[in-house]
Amino acid sequence: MCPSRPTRDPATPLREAILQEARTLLEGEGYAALSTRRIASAVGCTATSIYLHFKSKDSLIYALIDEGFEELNRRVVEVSKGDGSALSLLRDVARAYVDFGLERPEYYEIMFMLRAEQMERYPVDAYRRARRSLDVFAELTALPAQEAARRGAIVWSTLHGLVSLLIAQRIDISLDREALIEDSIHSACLGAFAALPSGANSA
Amino acid sequence: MCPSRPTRDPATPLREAILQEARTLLEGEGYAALSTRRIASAVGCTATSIYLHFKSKDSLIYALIDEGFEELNRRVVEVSKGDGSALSLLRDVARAYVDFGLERPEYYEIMFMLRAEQMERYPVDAYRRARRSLDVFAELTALPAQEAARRGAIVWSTLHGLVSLLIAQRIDISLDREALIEDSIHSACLGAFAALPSGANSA
DNA sequence: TCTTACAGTTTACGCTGTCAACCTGGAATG
DNA sequence: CATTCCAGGTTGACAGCGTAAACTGTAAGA
Repeated sequence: MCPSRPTRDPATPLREAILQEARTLLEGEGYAALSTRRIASAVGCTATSIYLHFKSKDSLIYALIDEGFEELNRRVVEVSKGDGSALSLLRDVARAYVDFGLERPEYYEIMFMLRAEQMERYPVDAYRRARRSLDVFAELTALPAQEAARRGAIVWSTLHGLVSLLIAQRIDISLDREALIEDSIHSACLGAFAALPSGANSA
Repeated sequence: MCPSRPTRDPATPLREAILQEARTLLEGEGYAALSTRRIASAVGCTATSIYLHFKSKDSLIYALIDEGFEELNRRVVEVSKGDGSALSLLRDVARAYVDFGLERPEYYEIMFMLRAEQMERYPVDAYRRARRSLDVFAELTALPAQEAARRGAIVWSTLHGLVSLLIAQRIDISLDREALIEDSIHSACLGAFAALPSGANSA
C-alpha cells in the first residue's frame, strides 16, 4: 500500500540479488545494457548500494566472468574425459568450446572480447587460473611442454577467431554456418597435429 | 595575449583538424580515450562543433575505420600481386594481414574488435566493400565460389583469432611470438588447401 | 541595405561510474 | 533499561559522456 519504491524480496541477500539481476540483464540485453543504475532499480536498491558488495562495477563483471569460465571449464573437462583418440578428443573439446561461445554469446563476449585495457585490472594469474580449461588444447597434443603450449595456442586462437567473428556477425550469412564450423574445427586440429614450420616438432 | 581558449590554426579546415586529432588520440591513447570533448579541446573548438562535420561520433570513427581499411587493402593488394604459387602468395597475404594488425593495433581494434551492436550502425554493404581485400583469401584458393568463400572465411578467422588475442595480450608471453605467428599462418594455409570434411571440395 | 546561410558557441538533458556524508535499525554492552 | 556501535543502506554530488536545441557573429548575394 506504499509502493514508493519497488521493494525487493528481503529473503535473498542483496549481493545475490544484484548478481542475479546482472545475469538477467547481460543475457537479455547484452553487456552494453549493464549499468549500475539499471541493476539497482531492477533490484530495488540504489546504485551506490552495489559498492557495498562489489569493489567496483568491474569486479561485479568479473564475478560473471568467473561464472562463465566455470561453465566453460565444466563442459570442456566433461568432454575431455571421454574415450577415443587424442585427435577425436580434441575435436570434441573444440566443438564444446565453439558450442559454448555460440550458446552463451554474452558470456563469451565478457570473457574473451572485452577491451584489453579494461581486462588489465582483472588479475593476470586469476585470469589464467580461470581459463585453465584451455590448457586441455595443449595437453591433448601430448607434446613437450613448450611445443604443446604453442600448439594449444594455435588451436585456441583458431577457434576464438571463428567464434568471435560469428558472434559479431561479421561472417557472411550466406555461408553454410555448420559446414564452416565443422571445417574450422578440423583445420584447428590440423594446427595441433600437422607438421608446422617452426621446427620444434622434432624436439 | 588573450589566451582565453586554445585557438586553433584557421588554415586547416575544422573537419580535417578533428580527424587529425582523432587519429593522434586513437594511436596515442587508444579507442577508449576518443571522446568528443577531448578531441574538441585539443583542436580548440567545442564538442558540439564536431557535429557540424560528422553526423555522430560513430561516423567520425567510421572515417578512421575507412582509413584503416584503405591501408590494409593497399598492403594486401600489393603483396597479392607478387609472383609465386597460390600457396606462397596466400602465405604472404596472411603475413601482411597479421603485420598490419600488430603494427596498427588501435586501427585493428576499431576495424574488427568493436562491439557488434556498435558496428551495426555501420552500413553492412559499406563494411563489406571496405573489407574487400579479405576476399583475396578466398580468391587465392582458386575454388568454386561457395567453397572458396568458406575457405577464405576459415583463413580470415584463423588469422583474426591470432591477431585479436595477441593485441588483447591474452596469449602467454612466455611463448615464442614469432614461431607462433609463423605456425598460425601455416595452419591457416592448411585450412585453405587441405582436405576438409565438409565434402564440398570435390564439387 | 536587407536577407540569407554558414559556422561556430552556449546551454542543457539524460546517461554513466563512483565517492563522501548521512541515516537507521538492531545487537551488544554498561 | 539506556547507550553505544556498526553493518547495511540512502542521499546528494562530481566529473565525464554523446548529443539536441537555441543562439550569435560574420560574410556573401539580391
